[in-house]
Amino acid sequence: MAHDTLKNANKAKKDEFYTQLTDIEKELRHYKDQFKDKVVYCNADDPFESNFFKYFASNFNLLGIKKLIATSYSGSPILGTQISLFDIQGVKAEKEKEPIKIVINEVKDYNKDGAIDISDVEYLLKHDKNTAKKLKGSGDFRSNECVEILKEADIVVSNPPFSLFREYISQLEEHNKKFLIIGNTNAITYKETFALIKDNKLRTGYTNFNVGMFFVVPDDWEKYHHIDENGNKIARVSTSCWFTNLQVKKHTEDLILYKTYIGNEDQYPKYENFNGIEVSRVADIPIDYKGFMGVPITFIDKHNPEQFEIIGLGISNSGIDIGVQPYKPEHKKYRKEIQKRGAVDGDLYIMENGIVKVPYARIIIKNKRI
DNA sequence: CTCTAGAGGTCGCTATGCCG
DNA sequence: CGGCATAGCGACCTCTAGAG
Repeated sequence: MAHDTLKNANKAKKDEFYTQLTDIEKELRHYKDQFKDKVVYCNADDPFESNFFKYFASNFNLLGIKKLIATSYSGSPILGTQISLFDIQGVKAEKEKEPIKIVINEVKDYNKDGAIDISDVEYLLKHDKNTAKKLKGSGDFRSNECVEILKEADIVVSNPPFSLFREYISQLEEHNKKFLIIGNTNAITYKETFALIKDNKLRTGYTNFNVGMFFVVPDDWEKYHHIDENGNKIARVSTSCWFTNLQVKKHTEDLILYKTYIGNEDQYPKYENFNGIEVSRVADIPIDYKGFMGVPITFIDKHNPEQFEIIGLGISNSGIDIGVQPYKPEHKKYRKEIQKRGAVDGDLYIMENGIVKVPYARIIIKNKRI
């Protein structure tokens, strides 16, 4: 038990990634109409540091949201000079880091400076002690009190710890909530996540998927990309993207295809152990191939369910049986070598110039239009 | 108009540590 | 000790602004 706690603490340390306001703005501007009259809940983060809270508090009236709720988590670290800290009435907040719940029902010109903005939210937090309240527990998204708040919410927006992504998303599914969250692009290949994408219950957001995102990390972080104008360490996480079950326009638009299979058959090797062709770049998906095609996971970012049907994943442990065969007897001798590279029996493979090649995780798709 | 450097974007792949 | 998943990394391609 004590061992478990230690392990978890160690794991949690790697989850100290704080989303930058510009990244939140870049993504959220596409969903404006979907937030009207909604109860928005930002959890698994910390209102003292959170740019999510800051974003929704600043744009409360612009988005026309009904209510904003944010809870903090006691495990969250203090990031030095980071972001705007509010002096909150009735809560020993900043230094003690007590887990709290903030509820904003409306934003008016409380400080009578002639404008309605974030300073009015600060004023509210300073002068109205009903705005922020201590939580009983740690503020963990799995705790009873946080689940009760979740029930009241319409849309959850957050950057949950990647290590808890599975648990986090299954909780949102279980409670049938709308959400817009940041996750690891590799999560596409998680069994549970993939099943949701396949059923069109989950899709990626607007922010470019391949570049990754830049997060504020603690001062003692060694692997950082640069230091910003406020002295914050910024790290690049190339495998991060937004996941949502809100509407995303690009996923209703066709991916433009221009290559043909007929005449270029040699560029599309057939898998040795599956009845389909290998398409190693999304841009090379042929316009005229009727059967199964294996494409890189980056395809998911451009997927329109009206255009393509997702059949499954080309890895053996995807949870969906698409009929991938074991190694052919004559290729068994390459097995050890392949396994060294992380592949196992049941993963797709091709032969290239007499050499066994196992592509990175592939999404198996089929064109619906032909 | 051509060339090129740098930024932007795409995607393959492997070292690492956990877990059973 | 092998299976397995991964809050990275880097090679390489593409685009574009600006110089000549």
